Amino acid sequence: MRRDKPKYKQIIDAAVITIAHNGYHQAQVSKIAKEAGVADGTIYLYFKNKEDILISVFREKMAVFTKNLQAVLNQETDASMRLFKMIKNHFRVLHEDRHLAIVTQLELRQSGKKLRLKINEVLREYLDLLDVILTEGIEQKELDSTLDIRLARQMVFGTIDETITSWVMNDQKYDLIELAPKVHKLLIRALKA
Amino acid sequence: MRRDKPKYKQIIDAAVITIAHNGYHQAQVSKIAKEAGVADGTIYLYFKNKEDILISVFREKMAVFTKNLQAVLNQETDASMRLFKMIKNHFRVLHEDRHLAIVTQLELRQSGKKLRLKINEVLREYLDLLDVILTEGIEQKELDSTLDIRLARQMVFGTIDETITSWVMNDQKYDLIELAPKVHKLLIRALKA
Amino acid sequence: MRRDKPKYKQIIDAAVITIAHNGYHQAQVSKIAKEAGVADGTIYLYFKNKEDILISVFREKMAVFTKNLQAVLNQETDASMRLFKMIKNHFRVLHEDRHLAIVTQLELRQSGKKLRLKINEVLREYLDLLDVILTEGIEQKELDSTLDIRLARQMVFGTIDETITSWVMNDQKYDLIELAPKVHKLLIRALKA
Amino acid sequence: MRRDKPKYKQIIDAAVITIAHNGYHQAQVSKIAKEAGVADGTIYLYFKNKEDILISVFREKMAVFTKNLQAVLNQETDASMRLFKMIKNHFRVLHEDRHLAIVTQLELRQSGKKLRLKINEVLREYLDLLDVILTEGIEQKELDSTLDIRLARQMVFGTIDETITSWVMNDQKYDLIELAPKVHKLLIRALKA
DNA sequence: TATGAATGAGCGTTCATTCAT
DNA sequence: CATGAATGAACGCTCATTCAT
Repeated sequence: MRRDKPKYKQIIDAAVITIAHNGYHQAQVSKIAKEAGVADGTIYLYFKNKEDILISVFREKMAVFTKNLQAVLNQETDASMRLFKMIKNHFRVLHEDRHLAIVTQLELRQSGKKLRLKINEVLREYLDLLDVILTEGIEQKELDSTLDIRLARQMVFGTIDETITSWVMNDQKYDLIELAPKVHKLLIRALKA
Repeated sequence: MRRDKPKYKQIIDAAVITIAHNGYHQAQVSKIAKEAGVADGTIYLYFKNKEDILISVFREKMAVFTKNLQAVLNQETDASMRLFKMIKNHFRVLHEDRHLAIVTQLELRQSGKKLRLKINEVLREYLDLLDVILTEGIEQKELDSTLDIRLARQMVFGTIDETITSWVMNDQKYDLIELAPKVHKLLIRALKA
Repeated sequence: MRRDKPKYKQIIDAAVITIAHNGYHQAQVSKIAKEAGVADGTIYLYFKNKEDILISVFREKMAVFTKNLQAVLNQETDASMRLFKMIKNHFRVLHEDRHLAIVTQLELRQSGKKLRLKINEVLREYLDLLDVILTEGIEQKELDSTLDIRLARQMVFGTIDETITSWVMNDQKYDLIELAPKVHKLLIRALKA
Repeated sequence: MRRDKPKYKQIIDAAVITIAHNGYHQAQVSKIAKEAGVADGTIYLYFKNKEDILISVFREKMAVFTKNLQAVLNQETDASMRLFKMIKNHFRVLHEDRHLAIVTQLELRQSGKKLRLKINEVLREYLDLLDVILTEGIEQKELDSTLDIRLARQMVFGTIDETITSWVMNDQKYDLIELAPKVHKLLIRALKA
């Protein structure tokens, strides 16, 4: 509802900050509203309910990952390079928005099953692009033709996700982006033909 | 507090069943008590609070993984075989206790940050054994000497975890144990010297 | 405030329809505005507040009853006939406007005490005419001279009201107007000299 | 749920007092709890929800009317006397509990349609006894054989109800019980053979 | 006159924990 | 050891009303 108006993004950003600072279960609608500088009721002019705020946070932010990755696919044809840029992009976006990193890696996972299923739907689009990298990599004989696509996808995403979560849990005290080449090297060894 | 008495385990098992059936947020203390066949107040003779039940569930069950993995380390010296048996053990235990799989992969992750940090402490012991596999594998020139142990550990654990979570989210409809050799092959390609 | 302008009646009618369709507690100002084809704010150019809309609905519609009854008093002098025409008029108006019947008999009664007192003030005018019928009937020795006017009025109005409410609660599935002679007969037996 | 425990009646009585003092819409659960001298949560050990409190108030209190009327039917066989005692009983109970009178005649009628339908179910039992008075009165040739039972019932109940409501609206400043003989005389004239 | 986006006060209900028995 | 009745803090959402345009 009215996703183009400035207040929509204002509230989304306020939600990220509020959740990062207070934790998922302590991010009351009234706190988000105050952070956004609007009245409680105004939230409901832009979002159906609290769950809708959270899924929207994820959708809006995930769109950045997906858009970037799509651009990578358009520019690069080499599977190894595509994978490298995917990892780097993923790391960079979260490295640059530490609040968002906390929210996606720790807080949003505390949501109920219903919200989690919706989050997975949003994630699907991103993972589909990863599948494209893998499938085309195999076609081009760059990646191992005996790969099980689903397993390979789970390894790539699981590794990236676990790496970032560890980084967040260690209070983001080391440089995440620097890890990209090593993570890439590790994964590509498992995948290459 | 009295962890040896039969009611302690009774309540732990009741918690797993209750959470698996009702979900984390619908697993009230009173439901767990009823499932365990005790009064609500009795719970508090054996556990400090609700969080203590959940962390105990994780600790008790994780002990099985760790104990099995320790046995593997005692029997095998070959890093590849150790890794294979670790994966297989992990898959098998959760394949055989579908309730537990739901609880560890989906429900327990909805807990607050505080509980999650405690869960990570428990997990540490298991991951330390994984580090032993990797370190000794490198010493024996079986694994790549340039490996970053932490990253390698995150890849192995992240891949296993993601694989199991996908399986649970797909309603456990395919055979998880059968995936072990493929997951192992994928990981060992990334790790081997 | 500007009761002659067309929008005033537009809003009144919209209120009746909205309340009849959605019930008193679901008849929000915004719904009434939409039904009337005006903006929410416009309502407040014609009515002081929501309560004012509702009391106006009652006043406007009650005026029809009172006007009709006044006409009856002018035409008829016979108490029994006056009473008969009063009952018939009351039944007929509500029989012909089923929305209005629902609103006056069921929905408007859910309003707070304050509004109910105001409604009673409006009703007074109608009941005063009923008192005229009774008083003049007694003077003309047509009605029982020992009648307690207030009680007699309460019986007449209570019976009419209860009859209509029952009809509405039974989904208006029988013919209300047909009941008029029987109701009249019953009442006149109690009142006649 | 546990309707026999003393707290059940405590809460019922507290609800009557709270509603009478504050009005239906200002009778919050927390106020009722405070009046009853229990914690808010305790209410929900005895009632499913707020609506359940209100319908229980009506059910418990209506039971008194019905029980008394049943006793009258057992003792008297004369229709006129039965009717007189019914009116007197009805008047007396509400005259002696002014809070209850306010609640039943004014406040409880503000409830939503759903609650009103449930209240009507409870009322049905009482009205069925009234039907017995009328039917047996006709069989015994004491009442007019051409009576339409439904209309007669509506007249009797409508008159009683309207009389009491007027009395409550006039701040209960005259003696209600004294009106019983006159109301009875009026009604019996309409009904007698 | 007319609009409609923004406001913000208000409340029923749940559930982890306690403690008298 | 065991019970379970009682507690009470905490929060998402609605909607009548306003006011800048």
